[in-house]
Amino acid sequence: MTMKDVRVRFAPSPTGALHIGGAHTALFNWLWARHSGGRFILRIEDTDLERSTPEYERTILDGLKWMGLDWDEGPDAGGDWGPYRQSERLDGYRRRAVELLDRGLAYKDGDAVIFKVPLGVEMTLHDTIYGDINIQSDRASMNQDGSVKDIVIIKSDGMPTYNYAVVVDDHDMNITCVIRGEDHISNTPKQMLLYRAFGWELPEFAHLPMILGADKKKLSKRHGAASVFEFSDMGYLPDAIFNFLALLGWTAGNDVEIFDRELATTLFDLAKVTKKPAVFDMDKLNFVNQEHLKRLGAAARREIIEPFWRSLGLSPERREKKYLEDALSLMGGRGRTTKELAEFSDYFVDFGPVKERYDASDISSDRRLAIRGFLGELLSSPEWEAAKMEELARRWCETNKTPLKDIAMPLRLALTGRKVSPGVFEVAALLGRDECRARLTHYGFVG
RNA sequence: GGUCCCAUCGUCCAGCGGUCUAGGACACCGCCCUUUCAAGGCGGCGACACGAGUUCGAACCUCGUUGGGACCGCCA
Repeated sequence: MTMKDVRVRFAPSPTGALHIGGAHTALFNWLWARHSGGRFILRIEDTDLERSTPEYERTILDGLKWMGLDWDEGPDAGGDWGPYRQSERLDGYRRRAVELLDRGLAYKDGDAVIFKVPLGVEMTLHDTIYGDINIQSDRASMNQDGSVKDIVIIKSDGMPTYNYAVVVDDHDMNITCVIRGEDHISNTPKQMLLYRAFGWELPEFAHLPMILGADKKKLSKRHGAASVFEFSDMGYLPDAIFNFLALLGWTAGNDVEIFDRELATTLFDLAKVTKKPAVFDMDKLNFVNQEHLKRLGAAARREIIEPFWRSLGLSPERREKKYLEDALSLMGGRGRTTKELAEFSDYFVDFGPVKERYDASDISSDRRLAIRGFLGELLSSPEWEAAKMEELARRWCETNKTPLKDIAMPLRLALTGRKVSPGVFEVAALLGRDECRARLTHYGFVG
């Protein structure tokens, strides 16, 4: 016997950019498809003529690609169960509506078609994540006062409603497993009634826990960054967003928290997804991002940081690639985001930002004199190498009864304009003798 | 208001009746390294919401209470 091939789908409506909640849903669908060797289908639910736009569809597709989520069937990819835009599947919805009308299960109200909710039907939603949920058809669709409300399936404008279109499409597209946000649990009974009316087999349902803002309310634009591209702009890596989002409602187990797509794919299990809504925690995201940043190879790191240097007004292309890569390696694990890493390392790219933030006015003339003595020696030292420079510095400090700190800090400030940096001598070594001389001369520390 | 869902450190997860004086991670705090920390090392603080059952035994099962959330559109 062969298991039915898994077919899952992500069905966004193109009424806005892909944001965190949607990205989370898409991610879990993708993980399940890839884990089980099934297919990941992208369907565009553009039945809201007012709000849907091709531009939004584009940004959603781009957002998914940015996250590294590829789909096997979709509006641009094609597939055997197309078309993949609901606006292009209107015939199916209408034909089915007529069928319901003919069978007396629905009635017309003007141009709209309304499905008559049957009374007294006991149903059980077998949810892979939430378990069994029992509902009575009388409560599947209600007015505010609790009275039964029939379900509109075709709107007056001829377009299908959400609850109707999903059912028809999930059936027609042979979707085997519906994975979506928990906010859809209350819609499911209505949909089950429709499946029942058509005599169709139910797909597997798996509702994902909501993602909440720090205030524990459903995440929305008012919580700050909404679109995945905003996270990209802030300096978050797609791999980190992927990793972090996967951690919301699921664990890889064995204390594994940092992983790539491949590991997540092999370890993923729908049945192990949590029920509890998860708060989107920026601190944790920062940590995950930093870990991914650390794991990047030198060249990849440079390529990712370069645009951020440019947006700081710097010109990394004027530097050797090798030099920039060495600089970033020197930075070690510093910086939680690519943006921070770029800012923290700006002095390697250009002297400009250093001059902007440091003017050496904190150095008294006495100190300056002492510093000049040391730096003169340093600049003329035969070997321009970190360890040798440090050795020289230590010896000089010993003979001059000066704490190393008193010369290391001014040097750091003059070279980087910052109080924090990798080891100064390593920084100096990488910057090069000429560059160091130029910077120190600017501050009147030598010459 | 109605329907449904959820409930372990501040946050994300582990825990599936005994191995729990509840484990990890983030954050926070402290210490160490050191020329600096935004890097690295070490440690600390910190939770089973409450109340009844069931059971020899409950974080784990049941019920209730409380708290939180989602949904109640010819939006999706």
